[in-house]
Amino acid sequence: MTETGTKTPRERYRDQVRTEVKEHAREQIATAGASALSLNAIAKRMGMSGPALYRYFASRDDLITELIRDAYRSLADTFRTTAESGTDLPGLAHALRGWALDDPQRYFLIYGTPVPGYHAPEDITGIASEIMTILLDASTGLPTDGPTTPFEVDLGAHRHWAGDHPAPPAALHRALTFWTRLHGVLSLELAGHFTGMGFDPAMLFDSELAGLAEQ
Amino acid sequence: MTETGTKTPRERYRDQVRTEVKEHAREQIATAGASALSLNAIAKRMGMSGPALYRYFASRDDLITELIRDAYRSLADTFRTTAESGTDLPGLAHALRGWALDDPQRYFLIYGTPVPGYHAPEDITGIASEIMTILLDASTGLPTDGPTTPFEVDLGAHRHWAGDHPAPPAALHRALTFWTRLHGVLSLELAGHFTGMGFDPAMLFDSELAGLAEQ
DNA sequence: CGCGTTCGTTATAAGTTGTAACTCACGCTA
DNA sequence: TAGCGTGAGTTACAACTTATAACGAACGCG
Repeated sequence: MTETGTKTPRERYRDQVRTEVKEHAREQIATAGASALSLNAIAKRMGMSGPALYRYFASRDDLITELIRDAYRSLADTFRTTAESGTDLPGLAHALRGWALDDPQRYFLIYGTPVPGYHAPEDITGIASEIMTILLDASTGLPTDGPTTPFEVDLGAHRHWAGDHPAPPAALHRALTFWTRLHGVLSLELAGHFTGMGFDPAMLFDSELAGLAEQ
Repeated sequence: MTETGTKTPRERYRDQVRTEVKEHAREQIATAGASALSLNAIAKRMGMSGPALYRYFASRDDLITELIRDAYRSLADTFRTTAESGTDLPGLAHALRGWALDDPQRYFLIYGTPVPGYHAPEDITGIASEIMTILLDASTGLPTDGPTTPFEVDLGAHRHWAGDHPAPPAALHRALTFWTRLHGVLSLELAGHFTGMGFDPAMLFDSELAGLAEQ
């Protein structure tokens, strides 16, 4: 952060415009979904012509990729600060839910419907593994009950996806189920599949979290 | 199938073209995602001009809604036939996974990223509750262990979402977690979030299924 | 102060969805 | 069987979209 002074006025202006474009893009995505994102509409709202935005983003997909990167970055940051403040696995879970509810479409930018051909850039997968590492750190050290399953043996053998994290196989398994179960409740809630069902999604979330703790 | 004779030739032709359009649409969606679906491209592949398709579908969204309806119908059918053949909850789970893997984009048509403004037509929510009823039927009658949680009391009180299904509160809870947990694993697998992780998604799925049984 | 980089513009190409108006042919009915 | 109406497919068009190209102007660095 000490190098901000080295930026030229043009660079600062450029960054400012880029963030403003992304703000409008986020607003537009929250309103009508990512597929309805229009560079032209953003340009008009910013008071300039359509093609001008191509000075700042190579293409529409490039802008969306940037938003996906920001989403990952944002999730990794909230995870990291939450973990650094000494909170445990349930704390991480509630941080996740709060983050997701804060901007559902941002959540779906990461965990939503994949575009068949699309492959995320290398640095994005790096952030994803950063998130996984934080989750693994929090999963380690808890008491493990029950015998080690064949699946956990398999997990212990192939842990390169965890950055070769030195967690016991049960912890790897716990982190994985933490991820899948909370995503299961959360994504259905955010997608509106529980609307009109009368029960409180937060209670179902906490119920799953409780089941996660005693396993 | 015995009532096909009551249709006029024009109706039969119309139905044939409609299904052919939907086949091309499904193929296009599987290749490049739902957002890349183009009526023009479909028309050209079928050897006719773009606007001709508007005789068969009122709009692009109308076609997509039709595909969503078909997806729900297809899932309800496989669920129903699976349940009718006497299979239990695990059988239902494997039927679900097989159905999802058979056409991932069809799964995401139902459970993928929601479009903010969109509301599914009434009949589609009807099919959704049909699916839920089958799941509730299969969830009823299993032994319930552990005390009834406050959440389950709440579920028992607001069961109109289940079509007032006469299942014990624990069964309502079981059906809900069946849904959320399997969706959690399945959606992450289908979205490719497990690729390159080295473990077998089927084992994680079965592990979750096992945890579901002993709860 | 000048010069080069960068920004924003308009023009244009090639797409898209969707409407309007016009043929034409199919098939029901008289 | 003859005719007529309905529905299918066409082209033309409007209003969008993404994206490129070429031009002018302004900004800021040396």
